[in-house]
Amino acid sequence: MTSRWLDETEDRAWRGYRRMFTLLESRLTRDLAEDSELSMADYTVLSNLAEAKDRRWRVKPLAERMQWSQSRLSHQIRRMESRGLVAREQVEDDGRGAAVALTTHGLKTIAAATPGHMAAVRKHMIDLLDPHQLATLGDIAEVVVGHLADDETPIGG
Amino acid sequence: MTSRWLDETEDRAWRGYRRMFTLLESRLTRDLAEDSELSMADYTVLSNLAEAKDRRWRVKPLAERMQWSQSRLSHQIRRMESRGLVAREQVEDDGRGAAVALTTHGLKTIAAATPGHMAAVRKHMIDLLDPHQLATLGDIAEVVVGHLADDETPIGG
DNA sequence: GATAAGTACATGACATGTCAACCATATTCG
DNA sequence: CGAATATGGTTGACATGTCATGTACTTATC
Repeated sequence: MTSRWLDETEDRAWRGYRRMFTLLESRLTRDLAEDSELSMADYTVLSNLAEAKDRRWRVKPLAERMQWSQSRLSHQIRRMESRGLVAREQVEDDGRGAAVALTTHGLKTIAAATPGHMAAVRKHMIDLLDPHQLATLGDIAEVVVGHLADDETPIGG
Repeated sequence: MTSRWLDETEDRAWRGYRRMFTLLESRLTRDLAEDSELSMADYTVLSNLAEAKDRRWRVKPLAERMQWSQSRLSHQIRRMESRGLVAREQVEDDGRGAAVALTTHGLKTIAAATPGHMAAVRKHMIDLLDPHQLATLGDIAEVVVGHLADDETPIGG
C-alpha cells in the first residue's frame, strides 16, 4: 500500500530502505556475535581505533566521528575496558583529556573478526548489487549526509 | 580511506549507507520527539495499527511484520498501554492470544504526528533524491531484503 | 592572579532492547 | 481420553542507550 504522503516510487524507496536496514542490521549483528564475542558497537569502536595511525583517539573527536554522544561512548569504553579490549590513557597537554587506545587483545580480536564480518557485509549486501547500484547508493548517501551535516546541531549528552 | 576489503565504489557505498542511517535516524527521532511525545518505536507501532482495516493486530503477526522480537513488542505494548495509546484485547477463537488495538487517543496522536513526520522524511531524504535515485534505492532494498528474507531464521525471544 | 566561563569527560537514574525462562492454552497422537 | 509437544504471549534479569548533571581542568577577563 502506498500512503497519501508519498507517491509509489517514494513509498517503495522509503519502506524498502527501512526494512533493509532492520533486516541487515539484525543479520550482521547475529553473524558477528556468532564468531567473535563482539557487538556491532564494539566492532565499530575497535575498527575506528585500528584505522588510526597510532591506534588511539581522544574521546570527543572519536564520538564526533562516530556520531555518538560522548556519554554513550564513555559508557561503551568503560565496558570495553573491563573486557580488556581498550585502555584509557591520560593526555599530555590537557589534564581533562582522555584517550582510548587499542590493547593487544583488542587488536587481535578485531583482526580475527574483520574477515568474517566483511564477508558478511559482502554476502548480504555489497555482492548483491551491481556497480551502478553501488555508485548510486554512494551518491544518495552523499546527498543525504551532506544535507544533514549542515544544519546538524551537536548530539547530546 | 578505503579498506582492503572493499574497493573504492563499494567502500563509499557501505560507509555512506552506515553514516546516512545514523544521521537520518537521529534527526528523525529528534524531530518526532519535538512535536509529538512519540519515539520512533511508538510511531512505527501506531502507524502499523492505523494501517490495519480494523485498527488492531494479533501480537505475533505484528511482531513479524515489524521484524521485532515478540518480547520487544510485548514490552513496548505494555509501556504504550500505560500511556493510553493502545489497548490489549483478548481474542475470540484462541485463549492464548492477545490483540493490540489503537485507542482513540492513539489514533489522535498518530494522526497529529504523521504530517510533521512525513514532512521530515521528505525534507531530510526523499525530496533530496531524483526519481532515478529513488527507483534505484527501491531496487537495492528489494534485492537485499529478498536475499535476507530467504535464509532468515525467526528472530528471537 | 582571581574569578568567571567554557571544555572534556564521567556518572547515575532511567528508558529501551535482548535473552532465557515461564505460563497458559492448543494441538497431536498413542 | 490423556500425555507429550507446540504455540502465543509475558516476564525478569541483565545489557545498552539517553538525559541531566557533576567534576576537574582550561581559558578568558579584568
